[in-house]
Amino acid sequence: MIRFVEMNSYTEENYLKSIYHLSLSNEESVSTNSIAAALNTKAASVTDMLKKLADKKLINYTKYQGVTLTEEGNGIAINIVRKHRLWEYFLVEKLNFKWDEVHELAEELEHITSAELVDRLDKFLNFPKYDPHGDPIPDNTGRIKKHELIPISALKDGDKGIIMGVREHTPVFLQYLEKMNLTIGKHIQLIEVVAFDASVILKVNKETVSLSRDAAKNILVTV
Amino acid sequence: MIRFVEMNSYTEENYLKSIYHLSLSNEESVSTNSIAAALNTKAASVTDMLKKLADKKLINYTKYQGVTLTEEGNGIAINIVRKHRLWEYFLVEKLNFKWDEVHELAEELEHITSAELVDRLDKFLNFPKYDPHGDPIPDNTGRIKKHELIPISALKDGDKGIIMGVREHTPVFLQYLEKMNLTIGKHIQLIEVVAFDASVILKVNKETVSLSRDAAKNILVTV
DNA sequence: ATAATTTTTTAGACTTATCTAAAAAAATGA
DNA sequence: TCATTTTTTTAGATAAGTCTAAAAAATTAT
Repeated sequence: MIRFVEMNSYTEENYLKSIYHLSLSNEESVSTNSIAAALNTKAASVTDMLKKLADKKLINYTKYQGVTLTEEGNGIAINIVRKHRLWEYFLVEKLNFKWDEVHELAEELEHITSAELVDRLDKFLNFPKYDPHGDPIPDNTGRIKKHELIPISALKDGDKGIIMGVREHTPVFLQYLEKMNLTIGKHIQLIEVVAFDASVILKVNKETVSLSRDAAKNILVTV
Repeated sequence: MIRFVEMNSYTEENYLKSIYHLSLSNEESVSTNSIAAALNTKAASVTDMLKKLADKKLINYTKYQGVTLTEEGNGIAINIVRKHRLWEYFLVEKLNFKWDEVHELAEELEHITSAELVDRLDKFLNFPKYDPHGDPIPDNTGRIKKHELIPISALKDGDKGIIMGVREHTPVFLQYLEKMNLTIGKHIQLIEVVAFDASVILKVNKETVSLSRDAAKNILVTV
């Protein structure tokens, strides 16, 4: 008896990916509404899809209780994340796109199915560990090398750090960081947290810059 | 007033591509049945889609008369062909796939939308003129450099040629050619057309090989 | 603890692309 | 030419994914 590899649609993959990302920041189970917001769709549509994914045993779902990924669902989601980040790396390193231009493109490329293609791309790129935004790239067994990163907003006066990632991937934010010279690998030192509005003043390359609390929360460093 | 770029679905793109390829070998307008055969679908489905594409002015369609591409439809089709062939080139030259492995993969990649990505890929690959099967790659204005190729079956005894392309892209055929050493760039000389079955005997690298008429028809050479 | 609010689900409808079966038109052939 | 065959189109159904509106459950607040 021949067994076919279960194929998941483009849409199903996007749901799994969203649930995966929401799980990371939530710890708890993921709500219908949060998925709807992430995918820019309606809660009713989400409910329909959750039933479908539960039937396929890709999520654990009980009505009104939110969802978690099953092991299989998690594996599929991580594979999509792997493809997304590898393609982003390719686009920046080989095709010279800027880091704020690649997210949208990778949203399409991540759905290309062939596992062989992904593994060869990985090899061609020399098995990169992090994507252009500092996010870790899962290896072909799904393992993720994660390092301890903290937001600049958690630093104390005088603390030093190296920028290793961002929490916010919108082009407008990334372009702003680029302009401020706050890109991956840059060494920074926190000079002062302003008491008035909790904005931060820091040094990058001998220059002093000021950042809102909100911006500081979205830049991740190693200390 | 803002005008959006007309987006065509994955399916619509495949229809346009099929009509394009069928037009090349047919000269005439393309029949509903031939499209159904090419896309492995039913004539009734094709009729539905033809109406839709005609509404969008991508094809010229009158009931029972077959179809031709409009200028716009042709442009879209050529762009898909461009993407397909560039990705094939990438897969073979950069990711070390074999020429019989890339067609299926490119069928997916050809639908990635970004024009910027395609142009950068083109540049990264150094503006290749032909794909791994010898098919010409349209440039970003849609221009195709075509050379005069003739099938080996049209050669006369003693004629020499260089293999520049194939008419048949199935893995089984390409693997056969690989095994016979009949790959792109190889110099061949036709020794004899066998009277009995019109099979051909030819020389490749000092070796003598025999090919069926059918195989000979599907290998293209410059003389 | 119960009323008000928010979240989630259900019910029913719409769109896209597909199908089968039957009807209509075109092509073929005696 | 007129009957037969082939091709194409129409009609009506189905599946996937979405939507709105309304109902049900859960949460929050008094």
